[in-house]
Amino acid sequence: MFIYYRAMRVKDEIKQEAIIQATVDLVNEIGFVSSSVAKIAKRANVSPATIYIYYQNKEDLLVSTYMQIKTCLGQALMDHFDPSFPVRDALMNAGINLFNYISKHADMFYFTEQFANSPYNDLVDKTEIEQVFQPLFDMLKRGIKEKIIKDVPVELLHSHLYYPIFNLANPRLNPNFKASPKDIELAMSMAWDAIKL
Amino acid sequence: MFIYYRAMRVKDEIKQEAIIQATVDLVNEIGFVSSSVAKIAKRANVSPATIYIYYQNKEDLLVSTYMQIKTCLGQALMDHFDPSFPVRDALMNAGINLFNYISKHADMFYFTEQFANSPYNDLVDKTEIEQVFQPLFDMLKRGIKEKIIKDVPVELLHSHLYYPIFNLANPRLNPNFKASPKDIELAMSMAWDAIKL
Amino acid sequence: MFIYYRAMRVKDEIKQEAIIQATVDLVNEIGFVSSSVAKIAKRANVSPATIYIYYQNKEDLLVSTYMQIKTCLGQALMDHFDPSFPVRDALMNAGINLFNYISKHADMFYFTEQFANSPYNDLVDKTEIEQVFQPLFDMLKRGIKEKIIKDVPVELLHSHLYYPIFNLANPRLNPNFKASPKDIELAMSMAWDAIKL
Amino acid sequence: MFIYYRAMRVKDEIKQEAIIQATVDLVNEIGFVSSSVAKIAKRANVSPATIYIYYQNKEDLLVSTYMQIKTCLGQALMDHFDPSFPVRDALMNAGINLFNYISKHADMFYFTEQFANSPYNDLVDKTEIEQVFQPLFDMLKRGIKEKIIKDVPVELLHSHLYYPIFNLANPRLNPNFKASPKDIELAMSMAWDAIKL
DNA sequence: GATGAATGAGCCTTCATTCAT
DNA sequence: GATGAATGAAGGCTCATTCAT
Repeated sequence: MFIYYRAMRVKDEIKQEAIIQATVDLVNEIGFVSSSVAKIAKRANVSPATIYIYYQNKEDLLVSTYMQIKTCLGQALMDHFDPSFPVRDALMNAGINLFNYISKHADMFYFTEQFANSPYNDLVDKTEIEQVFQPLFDMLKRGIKEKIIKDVPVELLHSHLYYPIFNLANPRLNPNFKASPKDIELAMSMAWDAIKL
Repeated sequence: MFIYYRAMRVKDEIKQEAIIQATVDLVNEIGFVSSSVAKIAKRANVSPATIYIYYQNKEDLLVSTYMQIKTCLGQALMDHFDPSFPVRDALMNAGINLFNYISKHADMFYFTEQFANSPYNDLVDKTEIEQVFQPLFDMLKRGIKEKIIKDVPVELLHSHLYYPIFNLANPRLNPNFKASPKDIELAMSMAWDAIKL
Repeated sequence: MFIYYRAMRVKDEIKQEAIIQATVDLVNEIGFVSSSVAKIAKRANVSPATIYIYYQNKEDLLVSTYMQIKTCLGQALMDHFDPSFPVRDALMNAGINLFNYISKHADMFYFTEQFANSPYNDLVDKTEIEQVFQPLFDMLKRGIKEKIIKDVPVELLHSHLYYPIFNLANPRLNPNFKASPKDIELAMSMAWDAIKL
Repeated sequence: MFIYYRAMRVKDEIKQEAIIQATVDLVNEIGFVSSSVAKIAKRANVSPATIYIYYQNKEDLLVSTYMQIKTCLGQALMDHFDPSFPVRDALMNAGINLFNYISKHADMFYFTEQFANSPYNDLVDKTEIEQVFQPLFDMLKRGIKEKIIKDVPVELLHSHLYYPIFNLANPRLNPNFKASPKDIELAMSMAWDAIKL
């Protein structure tokens, strides 16, 4: 009996994982516009009705998938983070983490980029995601106070620190450029030049 | 010419302009996913069938609209460009132009951001657009040769130079930040720090 | 001035002829279901609106075209008809005429077959067409009275006399059979065996 | 089997039958041109989308319906067929069967006549249908060998044997003639006169 | 929990026809 | 007379979602 239930649960998780992967893959291939629930179900080898067991509706499926990926990315970004590190080292470390995550999960990252630039993005509670990054933001503020970093609105710091990497890593925006680890180190070094005082 | 007009009715430029504006507005409001041809037509005070006089199909409507905007933006960006300018001045000038265009045509810019991150982007001939920016690219190369700018792949230069501005100006990505001209000057100055040697 | 008007009329007739031919060809190629006024107009190198100068509406275009062809066929059928001929000779002559017309105007015949088996057929005044065949019907009646032809309902005579030829000549129903003049003579001879007493 | 039914809903044969009947009826009443999927669905008391569960598209619906009827007709035609029968008896038997089928299923027959003369006919695999008639064709060949039937191309035999009946039974082509069983016997007798040596 | 059948609403597109020139 | 622009209605088909099993 016990084994029976364990077998059931394992099966369920595999099914949900299949749905998420199918969603990401299909949206990457044909976009939100063409990705219907029926197509996602078929790709995941699942009945359309089954999707509605795991998610309330299509919107919930997409937003939940996005949130899950974004949370993973946030955690990956903070890997090995130590508030006692020098500011530059901590930021560089996060940049490397970001690049590594994108390299390993290109499909997931690609999905989030399309999502974040679509109206679906308006549905997510951004505070929840930003919480993960709070230690990083705090470090930036510390850098300002210590006169290491330019005293400008934080949005300017963010946009110069990590968005160039997002841009570089996005095959849609840079189809002919395949960033190497060395490129990323270069990019992070440039980003530091941008924000440092 | 006179006879020509007598013989037939002529396409109405005002009508076409209304279709383009309706497309941009609606896509900005409810996204590609929800922007049906019928809704666009209604917004433009036009019959759905009329849209198919001006465009081959929905895809053509969206792609053509994007191309038109992107071409305008490219031309605006190059305003007052002078190849004999110092590299920094030329790049800063383009940055200011970019910001001005975005400020004046926020709706158009907003549309292109969603478009560029959707699969529709895969349908456009990027070489056509990039041609407009060629003088800017040449100037970057000149800067490298003159040892003013870092000798790194051009993609790194691009992504640090203008992508932060795109990010800052995008209300979807920075809903609570309204960039002032001074912020942009700051941002461009930071971008310069990033790429300068 | 006179020449001017003649030139105009010639031009008009050519245009109308082009419309008819385009209608027949298109209906043969893609059927009634897919033959839109716009497509017919394009095939005839004419504006859709022009068709409405010559015909009241689409139905009128199709029915008129049918009537015109059927009238031609009727006249061709009666060629060299002489009521003083022996019954068999007269009927055989009509059969040959029928075959010759079909051979020369395969497209027109093909059109009428599809038309006659579609609901458009319900719109035509059959008495008008049958009038042309009246002398032939009279001859059949004469044959019955003279005890040369079986005394059965005329519909049976008709269906045995000419419908086999219609069937043989229809490439849709006999795609692999190309009737030769000799085949038709054979077929007419068989038809005569069917109706003769 | 029991588990199968528990696990899912099953296609409803009654529903499919209703769709077929609605298709036949509507096409008979208003023709292929006017018979839209929406109208057929409404007639069958079914959603338009439901039709696409049973058929791939409209074309498939029409062609499948035709094939089903034609197969039924073929089987009915061969009822009581015995290759050891005298040639004439066998052919007459088939003619009677044909007439009986048409009388009982006038709507189905009427549908096939319009279908066979439309471009939809070009989509069907005729060999599949003709297989059913093969024994009849063999018998005709036997009749030729035994010098009972005229030695002419089989197409001539076919067109004289059964096409007149098709014509007689078609209310579109003979709106004022209602064939009685006796008429059919007469017609078959005439057909025999046409093909017999 | 899981399924495939079932659906009304809506999709993109084309229709037959009319309008202004 | 002749045209291409313009249109509301309708075309075939797919959608997100629910139902019965």
